[in-house]
Amino acid sequence: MGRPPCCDKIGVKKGPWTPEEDIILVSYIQEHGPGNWRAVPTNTGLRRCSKSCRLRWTNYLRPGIKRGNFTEQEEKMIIHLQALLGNRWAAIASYLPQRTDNDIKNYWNTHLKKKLKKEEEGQDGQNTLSQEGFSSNSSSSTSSSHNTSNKGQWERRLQTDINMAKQALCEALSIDKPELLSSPTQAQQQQQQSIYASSTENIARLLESWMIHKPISGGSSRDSTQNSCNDKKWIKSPDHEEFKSLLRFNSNSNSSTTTTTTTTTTNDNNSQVSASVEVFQDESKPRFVTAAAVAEEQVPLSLLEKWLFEEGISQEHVNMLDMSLDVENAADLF
DNA sequence: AAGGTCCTCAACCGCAACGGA
DNA sequence: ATCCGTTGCGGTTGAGGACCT
Repeated sequence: MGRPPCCDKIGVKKGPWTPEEDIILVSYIQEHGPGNWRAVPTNTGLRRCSKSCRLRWTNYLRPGIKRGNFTEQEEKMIIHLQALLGNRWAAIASYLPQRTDNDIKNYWNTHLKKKLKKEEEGQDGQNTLSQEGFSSNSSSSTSSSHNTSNKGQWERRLQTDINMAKQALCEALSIDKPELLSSPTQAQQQQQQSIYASSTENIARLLESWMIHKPISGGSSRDSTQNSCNDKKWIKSPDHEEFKSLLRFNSNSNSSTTTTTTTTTTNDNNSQVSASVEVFQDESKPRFVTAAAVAEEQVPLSLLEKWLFEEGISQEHVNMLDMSLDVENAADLF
């Protein structure tokens, strides 16, 4: 019945990875680059299936992954993105390049879901419009998949996009726009304004420190919370163009952190952010296309970034309209 | 201190999409 | 157009640590 699990073969190891296995995998990828996962177990001698190798790399070993606690900004971003995109963790993760989809998914399921539920209960029936919108989105993947379980995945995603765009439009048009979340304080708004600046700074900082601390040989102790970059001997030349561009951004972003309050400057900065993040994603998620990227392939992040910035400022309904309308197919279907 | 329960998150599974033949 | 191998994604599981009694 059905396809046999890919890891059912005799001799294929399952369960947690050992540091030795990590080192072998990282060394191999360092030499050959990620990809051709089928060949990885054969060529490395790892008794793991190709899928397991790929997962281990993408979720844990690849450089640039930030582990540990989620910041408040990240949290807010995830909440916003989840409301906008539903449970499309990969799409959400594409806006948080340091975080893996798995991490985000776990964080959502273990923390944010409960937190939001609490907040919802706390609101106790107030803001019903907002709640409806949010709760429907929180379970959008579930509910939409229930409703359209026979449709193809792309159809469901399109449906989700349409719903998201509709909701965004409704909210944008609502003068007394209820906050999706509890009303942000001024400080929170300021924090939101600098989401991208700070996150990209962190990326660059992380990479810098990673390069500075890059280990000469494979680490021996396994610390599951931070071994991805620092304990491994994954070594990529600091001269690599990708890192150069990220570090370039870092120097640029110093000014951007203080100039993210106007639309014009944010757009400029966004293009920088987009470029950097795109470069980053090229390595980590080469095939992925975000929902925003589908809507506007040339500048994958700017619209959502714009929305997030402006959401933080709690004004500029027109831009919400822009965003909704730029979700091409969805707008056509209204 | 010991046992039970809860929580977290790395890893697995299965399905869908992609891309080449 | 179809097949088939590979990759990506989202849901789920379970080991192990944290916390509680």
